[in-house]
Amino acid sequence: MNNKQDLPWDNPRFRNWVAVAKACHSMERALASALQPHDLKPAQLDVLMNLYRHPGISQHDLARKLLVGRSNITMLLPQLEKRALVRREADAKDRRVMRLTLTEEGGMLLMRALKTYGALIEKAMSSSTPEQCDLIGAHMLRVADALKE
Amino acid sequence: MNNKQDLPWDNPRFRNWVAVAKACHSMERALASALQPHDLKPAQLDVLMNLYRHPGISQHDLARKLLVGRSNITMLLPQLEKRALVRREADAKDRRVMRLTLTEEGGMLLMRALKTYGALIEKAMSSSTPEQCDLIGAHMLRVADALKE
DNA sequence: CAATAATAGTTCAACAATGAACAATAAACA
DNA sequence: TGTTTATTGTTCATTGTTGAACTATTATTG
Repeated sequence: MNNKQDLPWDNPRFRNWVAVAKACHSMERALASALQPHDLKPAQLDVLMNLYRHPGISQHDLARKLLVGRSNITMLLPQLEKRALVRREADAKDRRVMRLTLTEEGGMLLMRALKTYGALIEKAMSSSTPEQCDLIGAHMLRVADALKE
Repeated sequence: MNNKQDLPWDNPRFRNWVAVAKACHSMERALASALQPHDLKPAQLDVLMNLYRHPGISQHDLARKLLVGRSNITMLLPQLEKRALVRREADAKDRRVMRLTLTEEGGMLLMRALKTYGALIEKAMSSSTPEQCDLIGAHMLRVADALKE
């Protein structure tokens, strides 16, 4: 035991996942840099993207979608609200929850930032065919699912 | 312009990459949790893995391999050194560089932690065939490459 | 209905990661 | 050789993320 065959690097799944993680890390760095002209951090872009797709979402649900703690959302929002990119309104029926929506300006900034993000992704993934990309995407959905336990 | 067709979510590459990022994020969280019994953080495991594969690596090169700042390595090492997992010796020929190696204990902890990590990856990726995993790995190498500019 | 439990959001202290400025050393070059 | 430039690692202030404890509100249950 503990011979070469047992090393994770000899396991294709292991080696391949390490490549995934590295690519993700690279993308995160590249995205942070690419978003600077928009004065946006990747985490903030994530928020805007989710508000676009789920207007009126609560902070709690947003946190779950972003795989992040509730307190993180609390810290993230004031900056976006101050820039009038996001609106934060108390729910009428349940006064504990805050409903979040994009402002018009927030939507416009989102569209601009998404162009940047999209171009970056295009550049990163252009070397693979759309079919391969779809396969990868489907696989990753299963991965995220398997990790939910 | 700005009609539905222009939304990034209608672009397969975009949608697929978002899935990749999410899966990575999930894995990172799951790994952090799985490593707790070993009293290791993912970042520390990364260090140990690289020292195993590149014994005698310098802090500078290690930082580049981990896609991280040099100062990060400086902050990371003392904890590992204090636990006698890593040895840090001045290079004889160039007294600026520090050569890093795993101690025996570090190697043993690494093997144990890798079993944990491997099991997690196996669980996450088991729903895809080895061929699909290889395709994904190869794709991700190209992605990381494309992002190096 | 009153008491208890659960939930949404906030605060705060601890910790990790970053990048700029710095010290020590080595390399390049005049 | 002596001076300038580049490189390695460290320090430090800043920023981001986390989880536990807390407040306010709603749900549950006896």
